[in-house]
Amino acid sequence: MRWSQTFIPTLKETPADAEIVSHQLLLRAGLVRKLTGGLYTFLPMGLRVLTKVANIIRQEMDRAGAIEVAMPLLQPVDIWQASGRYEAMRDALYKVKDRAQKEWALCPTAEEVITTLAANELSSYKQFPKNFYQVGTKFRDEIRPRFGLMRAKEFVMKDAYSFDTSDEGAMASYRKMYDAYTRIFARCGLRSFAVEADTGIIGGNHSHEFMIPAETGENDVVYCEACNYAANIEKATSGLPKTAARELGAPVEKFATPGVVTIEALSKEPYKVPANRQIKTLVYIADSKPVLILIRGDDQLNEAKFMAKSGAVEARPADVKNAADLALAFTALGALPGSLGAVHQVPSDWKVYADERLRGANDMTTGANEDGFHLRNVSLERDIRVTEWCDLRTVTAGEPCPKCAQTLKIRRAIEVGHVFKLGTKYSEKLNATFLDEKGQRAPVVMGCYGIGVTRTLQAIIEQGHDKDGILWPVSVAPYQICLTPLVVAPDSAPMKLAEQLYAELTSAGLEVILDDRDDRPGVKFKDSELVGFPLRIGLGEKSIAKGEVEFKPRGGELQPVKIEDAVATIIAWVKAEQAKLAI
RNA sequence: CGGGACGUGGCUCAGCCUGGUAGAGCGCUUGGUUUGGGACCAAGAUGUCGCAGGUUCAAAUCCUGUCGUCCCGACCA
Repeated sequence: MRWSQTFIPTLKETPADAEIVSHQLLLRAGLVRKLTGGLYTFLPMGLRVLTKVANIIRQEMDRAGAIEVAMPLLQPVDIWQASGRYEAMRDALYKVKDRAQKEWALCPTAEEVITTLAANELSSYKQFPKNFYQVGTKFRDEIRPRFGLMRAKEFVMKDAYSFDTSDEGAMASYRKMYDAYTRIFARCGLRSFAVEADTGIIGGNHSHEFMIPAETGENDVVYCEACNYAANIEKATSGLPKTAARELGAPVEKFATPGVVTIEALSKEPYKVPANRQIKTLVYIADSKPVLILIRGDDQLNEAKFMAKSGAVEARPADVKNAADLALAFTALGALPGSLGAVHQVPSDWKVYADERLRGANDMTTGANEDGFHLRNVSLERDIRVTEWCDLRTVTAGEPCPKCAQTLKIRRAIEVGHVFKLGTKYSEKLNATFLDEKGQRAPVVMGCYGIGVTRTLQAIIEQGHDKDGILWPVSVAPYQICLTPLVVAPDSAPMKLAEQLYAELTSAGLEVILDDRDDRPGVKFKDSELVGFPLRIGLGEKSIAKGEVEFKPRGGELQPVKIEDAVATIIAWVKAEQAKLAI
């Protein structure tokens, strides 16, 4: 390709509406342009990278035994209602109406569609296992699109769905995808790691996310360097001991705490109740019903854990400024936040979730459900009707690893892939069953596996850049080689040699862009570094006169190479770079 | 949805506080000089100052509303 014939609108200055470096470089290198918030046009260089990432994914999916299909982007809403996710997805699901006012959904993911296919087409155990995948556009009505392609309204995703006849089979399918993902990200030049993950609205009971470490990521990952334990903060646990039990027997005692409405205030003079001897009482509205959540005063609630444990589709803190909440929750309890507790006056139909760390604790202090009063000598077991004990707290850095007791750390990361073992959630609801060897009907056991292709592209930039621009791994670079003649007159020595090298390298199967623009060298060098071609070959009259070309790996040192050795040297370099990314 | 910031030429921004009819750099066009790290000189083109109201003799500037963008939070496979 000739630079002058394609379209690479580079920007010298950083666009004002791009905050993180990968987003800035996407725009500056001319890979994409924004149409509006969360919607981007892929320009030639961006599209080439996207296609390459997608093809690496295809190769590894195929290698793992998955088979490619293409499902409709427009989906009937009745299958979403059947799976129960029409409500669960809520506003994240784009809905459109046809001329008959019938409602349709724009594909955010395709469990319903593929399960419908399986229900219709897979009926005998002999047809299993199967793993269908597709690479295509997905739509989600994100509350807040951000960071360019990282969280967009429309994005490219690879989604795969496995169908097995047994739990063991499903685990094997899961493992194959897990291994394929590891290879995919390695081939994209990414340093990735897998973490235990919450399953959220997708459902299922076993899940890993593939993460790219990056300060700009939207996920907090808890990890242990000693034993390789790693989990999303939404899922992570730690080996902290339970709250120490003290002497039993003292009766609950009410005491006045005028104006004290925070854990911190109660921990100070004159009360001096340490936060770790307080019970934090939170009121949530979960699927329109109030519930109490109890955690220790020095802990933070992990809402994802609560959502998972309670099975609620929607949950939020009760809001004193909301009249309905006020009546439903706070009036019923008899107090406002700051004086809440679970000892007295909790309506008998309310669920009370308590964090495991409080189990067995006594000598605790909590709100009295009377404004301006607290209770001391509270025993969780004796004085509070806990309906469910569960892990609800958020892990913090420095706590002991749940597996090996060494110190846990926390870092930010970008989620690029997610694998789920789904079980029979969808197959049961959408009636995907099969007959086994004995003629018994059973629901298919499913898994689903996603990779954010556009997000992965941006993650590659986020992980691979320097002050001059992008550092593409050779496997995904828009072109592997940029030929840069410093004089472009057709009969000049640099241009003639460039044409010759272009022909030879292209016929050798390499991807080459020839910068034939009549621009000053500085402009061409800067642009090639900004766009990030892995290897630049500089062709100037001076070096050609010495029988040399300039060999400049992106991010490396320039070295002269004899003209007669140039093609072989370049091919060898590209092969070596490819070998580094092979798995 | 809550909090914050910002909307001025294709891009980055100044001008707004203190109202007087719009600027710079980059980019673009033409001509010339240049030619190894985002050149220089000259001449040009490009703006209903996001939109709608209001105040005023007069609004980019002040007020109200609205739309959009970005950031934080909430939310989010």
